[in-house]
Amino acid sequence: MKDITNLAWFAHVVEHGSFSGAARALGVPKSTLSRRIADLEDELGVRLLNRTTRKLYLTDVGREFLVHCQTVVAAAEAAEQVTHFVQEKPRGKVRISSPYAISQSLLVSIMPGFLARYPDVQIDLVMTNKPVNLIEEQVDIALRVRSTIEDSSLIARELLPSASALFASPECVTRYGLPEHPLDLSDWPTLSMHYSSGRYQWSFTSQHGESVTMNYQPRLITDDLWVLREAAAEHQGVVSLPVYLCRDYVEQGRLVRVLPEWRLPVGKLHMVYPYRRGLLPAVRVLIDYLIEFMPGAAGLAGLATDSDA
Amino acid sequence: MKDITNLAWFAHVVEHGSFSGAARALGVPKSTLSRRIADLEDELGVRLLNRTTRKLYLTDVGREFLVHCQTVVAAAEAAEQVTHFVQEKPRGKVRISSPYAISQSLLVSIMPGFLARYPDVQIDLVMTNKPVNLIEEQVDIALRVRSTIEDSSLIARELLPSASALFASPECVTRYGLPEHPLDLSDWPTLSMHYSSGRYQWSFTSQHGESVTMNYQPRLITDDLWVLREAAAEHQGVVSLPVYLCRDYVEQGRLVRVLPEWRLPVGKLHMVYPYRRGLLPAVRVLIDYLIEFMPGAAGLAGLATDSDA
DNA sequence: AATTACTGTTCCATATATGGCACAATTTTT
DNA sequence: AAAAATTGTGCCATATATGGAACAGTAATT
Repeated sequence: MKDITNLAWFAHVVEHGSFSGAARALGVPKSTLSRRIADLEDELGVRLLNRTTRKLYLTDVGREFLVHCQTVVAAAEAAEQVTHFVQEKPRGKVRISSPYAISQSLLVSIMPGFLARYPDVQIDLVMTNKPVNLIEEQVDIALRVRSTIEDSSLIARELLPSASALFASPECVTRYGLPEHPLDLSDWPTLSMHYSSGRYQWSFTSQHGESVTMNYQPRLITDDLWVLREAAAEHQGVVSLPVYLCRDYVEQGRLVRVLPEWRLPVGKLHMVYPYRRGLLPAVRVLIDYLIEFMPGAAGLAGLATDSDA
Repeated sequence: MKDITNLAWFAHVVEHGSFSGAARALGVPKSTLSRRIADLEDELGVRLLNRTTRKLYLTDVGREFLVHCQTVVAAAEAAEQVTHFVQEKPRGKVRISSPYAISQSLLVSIMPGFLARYPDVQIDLVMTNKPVNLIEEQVDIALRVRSTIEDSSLIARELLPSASALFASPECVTRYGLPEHPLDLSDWPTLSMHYSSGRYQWSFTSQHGESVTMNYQPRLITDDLWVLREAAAEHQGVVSLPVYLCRDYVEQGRLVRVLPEWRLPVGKLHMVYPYRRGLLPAVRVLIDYLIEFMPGAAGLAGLATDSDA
C-alpha cells in the first residue's frame, strides 16, 4: 500500500457524497483529491466509485473497501487524540532519577505537594547513585550534584548550591589529632563516594585564598552518602559530605566538622533533562515545581546555603 | 492529520526495532523514514521515540499511540485484501440489465450453466425495457437491441443479429385482406414498442432492392414485446416483432407473417459495458460467457439468424 | 586497541506531486 | 429558454518531497 492517506480521503469522499465537498472539508484541492482516488483505484486495479458529473455511486467492492477505510480514519483520529490528551493538561507518568540522599532528604518532602496539585500525574522516582543515561533509562528528569554539566544534548538547571565539608567522629579526632592544615590528614583513614575517574582528591581553599590539593586513598568507597555518614559516625575515618546531611549528627555530637576554615569546592544540585521540542506538560510542571520548591525544601532540611557554607 | 501513512510507518519502525530495519522491510530509504517520523512528532508536538544510535525507546505517549497505528495498518491491509479477494477469481455480484423478452427467452436458458460454472458469482438481473444509464443504475452489463451503439464511453459487443418481421393474426389478415405491398397496410391497426423519438415508421426493403418507408400511428404502444405478441394474437393489429419470438405462435397458427418478401432492418443484440481499466473477473467471465453461449441459446430458442431471416 | 559494521540524522540536487485554471457535462435558477 | 452554478477531470508551471551520499556516534569483532 503506497499511501494510506488515500484510504482516509476515499472515506471522506464517500461520506460527503462528492469530491468537491470532501475537498472543501479536508482543505485540499479537488483536483488533488480526484487524482489521488484515481491513483488508488489504479493501484488496486479496482474501481471504487462510479462517477457522473453530478453524483457518485459506490461499487460493490467500494462498499466493502469503505468499511476498512473508515476504520483507518477512526484509528488515526484515536491516535491523534492520545497525543492531545497528554498535551492539554499535566497528565501521565514522569520518571525522575535522583541520588538516594537527595531523594530521601529533599524530594520526599516536596512530592506530596506536587502530587496533590497535579492529581493526574504519576511520578516514577528512580533512585540511584550511578550516573544515568537519560535516554537509555527512559528518564525525563535527573537530579545530579556536579560542579558543571557538560553534556550539550541536555538542558541543565541549577537548583541549589550544595556545599560539602569534611566530617569525622569526635573519637577519630581524638585518635588522630585535631588537624590544623589539610596535610595533617595525610595519615587519616578516608572514606569517599565512588568516582568513575578513579582519582580521589580534595581541593581545599583557605579563607585567605590559599589552595591545597590533596590526594588520598579511601578505605571505604561506596555510592551512597548515607552509608558514608554512618561509617564516619562509626569512627571509620574522615569524609567529604554535604553539610546539610550532617547537621543533625553534628548537633548530636556524633560528627564534628574537620578543618572548618578550609573550604571544599561547592557542588551544585542540578536538574537535567533532554532537549525536546515537545516537552509534556506533566514533565514541564514537575520541572517548574522543583525550581520553585527545592530551595525551600533545602532550607527546611537544613541544606547549606552560601551563608552557612 | 496530514499523512496517515506516517502512522503505519511508525508502527513498522517500532515493530522492527529500528529505522534501518523498517526501511529495508518497507522498501523505503531510511532517510525518508527518519524524516517522516520526525515530521510526525513535530506535527503532533510529542516525542514518540527516544533514539540512541543503536536502540529505540518508546515514550509513554508513543506506546499508547502505537496501538492505534497498528489498527491503522491492520485496517489498511484488510481494505487491500478486499480488492484482492474479488480479483483473484470470479466472485461477487454482477448486475446485468436486459429487456424482458431477451431475459425470458435467452438469458434464462444460459444462466444455470453460468451459475454452475462460477459458484461464487451472484447475478443480479435487472429486467427493463427502458433505456438504462449503466452508471446511474449501477449496472455492469446491459443487453440492448439496436442497429448501432453510439455511446463512446461504452464498449459494445455485437452478440447476435435480431431480425424482425411483421406479424398479425390470421383473423386480422382475413378482416383487412392479405397485403401484397407495404402501402396495403395503411388502413391496418398497428401496434408498436415505445420509441422515445416518437416517430413510428417501418422501413421496408424488397428482395429486388426496392425501399419503402411507411409512417403509422400505433393503436397500442407498450414497452414489452410479449404484450405486443399477445395483442397481435388477439387480433389487435399488425406489429413488428423479432422473428424468433413468434416462431411458436406461427406454428400454432395464432400468428402469420405478413409481407414476407419485404424485409425490415435487422437489429442487433448488443452487449454494452462501461470502459473500465479494472474489470472484475466476475464481470469479465459473464461477458465471455454471453459471447460464447448466446448464439447457441438463440439457436435453441429459434432466434432468426441470417439464414432464416 | 584498533577495526569493522551498523545506527539515525543531515544535506541538497533531482524527481515527484501539487493545485490553480480551464473545460465539458449537468443541474438549478432566473 | 437562457444563464448561472456546480460537478469531476486534464493540464502544466511550480513547489514539495525524495533518497543517495556523507557523517557522527556506538557496538561488536578482531
